[in-house]
Amino acid sequence: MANLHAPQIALPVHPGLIARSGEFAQGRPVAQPPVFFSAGSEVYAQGERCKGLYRIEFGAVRVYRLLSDGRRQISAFHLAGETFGFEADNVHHFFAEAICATGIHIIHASPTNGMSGELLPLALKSLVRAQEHLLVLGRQNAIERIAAFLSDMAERQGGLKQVDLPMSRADIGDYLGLTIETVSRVFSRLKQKGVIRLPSLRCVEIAKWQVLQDLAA
Amino acid sequence: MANLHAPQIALPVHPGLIARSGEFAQGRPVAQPPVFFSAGSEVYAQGERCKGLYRIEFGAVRVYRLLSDGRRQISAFHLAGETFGFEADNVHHFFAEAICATGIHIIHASPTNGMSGELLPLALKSLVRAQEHLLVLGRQNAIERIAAFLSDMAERQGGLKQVDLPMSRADIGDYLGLTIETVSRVFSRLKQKGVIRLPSLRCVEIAKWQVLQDLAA
DNA sequence: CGGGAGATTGAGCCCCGTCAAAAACAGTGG
DNA sequence: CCACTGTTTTTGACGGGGCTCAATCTCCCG
Repeated sequence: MANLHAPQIALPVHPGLIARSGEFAQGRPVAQPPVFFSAGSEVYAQGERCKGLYRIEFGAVRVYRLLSDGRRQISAFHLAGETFGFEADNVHHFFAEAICATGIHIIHASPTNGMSGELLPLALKSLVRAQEHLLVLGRQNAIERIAAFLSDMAERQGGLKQVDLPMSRADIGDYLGLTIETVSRVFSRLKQKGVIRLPSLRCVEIAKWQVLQDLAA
Repeated sequence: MANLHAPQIALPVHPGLIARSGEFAQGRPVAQPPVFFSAGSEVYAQGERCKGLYRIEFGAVRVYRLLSDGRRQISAFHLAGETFGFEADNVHHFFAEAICATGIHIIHASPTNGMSGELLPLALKSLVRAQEHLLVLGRQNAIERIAAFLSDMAERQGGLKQVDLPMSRADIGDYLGLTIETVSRVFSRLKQKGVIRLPSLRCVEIAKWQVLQDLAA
């Protein structure tokens, strides 16, 4: 029997695919019951055939790609309520992993169901997001990248001052094209300047909104 | 009367919107006649309302965004045969300019015409492209970026050894997140290593395919 | 209390950006 | 055809931001 109290770390092979009996399917009609993924478990892999789209009920997901020597680029984080998994030719070009304990609706899209009309706007939203992230990676320095990241995360969590970061510093680095050390140093500098506070490792409190916005340019 | 022999430079305000009487509308039925854009002229601007999609008949286009201090990030180049102009909320979030003399079909998409079925695959192709470019900007060094760029351009031009680059070094730099000087230096290094030859400024001949591929990683 | 992963901090170095000058190129007009 | 001019590209010298390597610190959990 599968261990429901699995350690919250990345596992080598497809873990965490423990379907539950629809207990998260509240609020809207969906084609499939939600699936639970433990922290670090794989949602899909590069090269895998697409099964449909993924809507996050709770938790968070990282979508990334690897270079042959192990360098990793996270192309997006996805939070509760967001939909991801768009691909061009029915084959995944990226990996997707749960960052923390995460519940996901797998939507088996097909020409026959009513989803197709809603697909394009969602895909376009992903496109604009990716294109805006290109600007960050191509033309902004370390402080600006972190500032942009924090602003974005805060906005996506409702604009509250308290932002929680489900991902590790390594994840943030691989998202922003920085090393873990640089991420840490910039956090320290922002803290020291009084722009942010760090109640805990995975929680940021934004003290000076305007300064952060200006930094994000 | 508009000057058809306008200088091939960037102009301050909306030039080049000289509609021709359908002389390029060969091969496929389109909703509108093609439009001619001179080098450097604006196809659309950030903040402008979307008029539809754009299919390039000949020439090339750069799509970019600016930071307040003038830093520029080109998110994509588009060549003949390609379709661009996807946006999330009917408003352009980017600028688009013709790189050289360019003919474009403006496709006024609407729910009523037959386009909507072909839209999603095209949008998804743009999405995958952008996401793969994130990996380049986030995790690859200067040589790898140039190698990836040249491989991509070569592939999109049919895999021939002779690749022509309609864009300037500055454009390449702003696409790859490098300075114009670094772009030039890397070109020189690749030439000196015998990986490429430069018959002219805007034309590259790839001498050692395998080496280039390996560099692009 | 002890062990281990993640995070922080420091020292040194290197790639690439900045500044500057020279060279190559493209137009223009004589 | 060539001289003249402005733009683009190349090349060089130098400095700095961020990466690398390494040590220390902080949380968690057992």
